[in-house]
Amino acid sequence: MTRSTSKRKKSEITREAILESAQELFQEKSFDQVGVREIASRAGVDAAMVNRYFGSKMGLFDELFSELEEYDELYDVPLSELGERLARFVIEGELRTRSGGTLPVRTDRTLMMLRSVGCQEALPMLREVIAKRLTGPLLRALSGQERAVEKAALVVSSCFGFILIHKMIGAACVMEADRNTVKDLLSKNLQAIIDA
Amino acid sequence: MTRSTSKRKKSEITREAILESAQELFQEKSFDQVGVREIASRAGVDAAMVNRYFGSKMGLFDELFSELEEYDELYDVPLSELGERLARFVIEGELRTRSGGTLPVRTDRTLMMLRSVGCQEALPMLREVIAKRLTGPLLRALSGQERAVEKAALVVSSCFGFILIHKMIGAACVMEADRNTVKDLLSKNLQAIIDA
DNA sequence: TCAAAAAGTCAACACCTGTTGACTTTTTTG
DNA sequence: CAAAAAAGTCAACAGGTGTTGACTTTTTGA
Repeated sequence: MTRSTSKRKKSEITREAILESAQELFQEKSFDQVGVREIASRAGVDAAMVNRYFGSKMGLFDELFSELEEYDELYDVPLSELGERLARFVIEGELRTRSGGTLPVRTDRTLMMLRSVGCQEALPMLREVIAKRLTGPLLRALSGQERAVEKAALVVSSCFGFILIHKMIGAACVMEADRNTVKDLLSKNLQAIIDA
Repeated sequence: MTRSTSKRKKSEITREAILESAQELFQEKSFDQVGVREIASRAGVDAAMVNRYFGSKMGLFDELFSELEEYDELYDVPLSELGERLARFVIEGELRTRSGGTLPVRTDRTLMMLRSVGCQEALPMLREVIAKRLTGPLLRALSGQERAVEKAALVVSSCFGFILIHKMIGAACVMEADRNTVKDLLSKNLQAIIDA
């Protein structure tokens, strides 16, 4: 029996090691503050492997955003509960279901988008992902309502703003704020936009 | 009569040319996407002048955020009108007074902070400026209210979020949105947080 | 087992970055 | 006017970047 069936192929292991290492780093720093050598060394491989497997640093970055259909589950809730769900998503970082499990959608991914938003080469792709995975589904959820576009714009910008100021900037007044109070305020605030 | 009294000293001219050029560029791109040579050439001077006048690129960047007391005027309004004022500030980019003039506070400056938020070397300073000029005064304006900290956090994050998604990302659904409708929604939304 | 293919290593390339110090030019001042 | 000080120019440095191609090692398949 060949090794490739019993164990995972070696190439897949390094490929995924690179992906995981890159994901961690791009959640911490922006696209151009993360070096190829840094990604590779954390993955325990040579820097040239990034280009071998993904063509370029940007190719690797693209790959990290290629499958994000997890976001669909984010909006899969009655409109009357969307505000609360989004607030929980934004503040708690992950979503627990009633049955005790967790939904695959996590704020980490959103943070990864936001981190590199100041990077001109990455921005067009990020803009596309945001449209496809975030504003798009939200617009669909709000379809039929008056001022749906404007509401969607505001809901997404409120969520982004909170993640930005909380997880990227770490502004003092957000860090000092009481989590549950903020969640409650944000929840009602988002719902108010939706119901407006 | 010496030239220095009739005309502005030459050194001040280049100094301010550099400041202006830098301000324009840092409003467009993040700290590490703007090069010293780029700043200098737009100002029509040599790159070495940046280090001569400001010590370093970061020294120049600091200088741009050293005097931002304009933001005080932003909050100088009855609490019942603060939502509307902030919405106008965020969306229109500048504030017109009843008498036809414009307040010195402009979103450009806020955008300049946000642009470089992904830059680790610049972040600590930006965090400080945000605390001192934005969340600080807002907290003072809300002082005495219950949940003031949480309200301030939410108001600032909503404003940041909108600037981020509108002026940095340029997300489709925000660009398509009707300006006045958005302003109206945001205005009432911010006010609702304040009045909560 | 042995050759072919895949995977990994290494060093170098070309480019760009902020910064510096020696030099020249301009301006100021006695 | 001439000396001193300020302002500006230039080239180079040291370090870092993503990327590449030649080479070696490992794994695969007949």
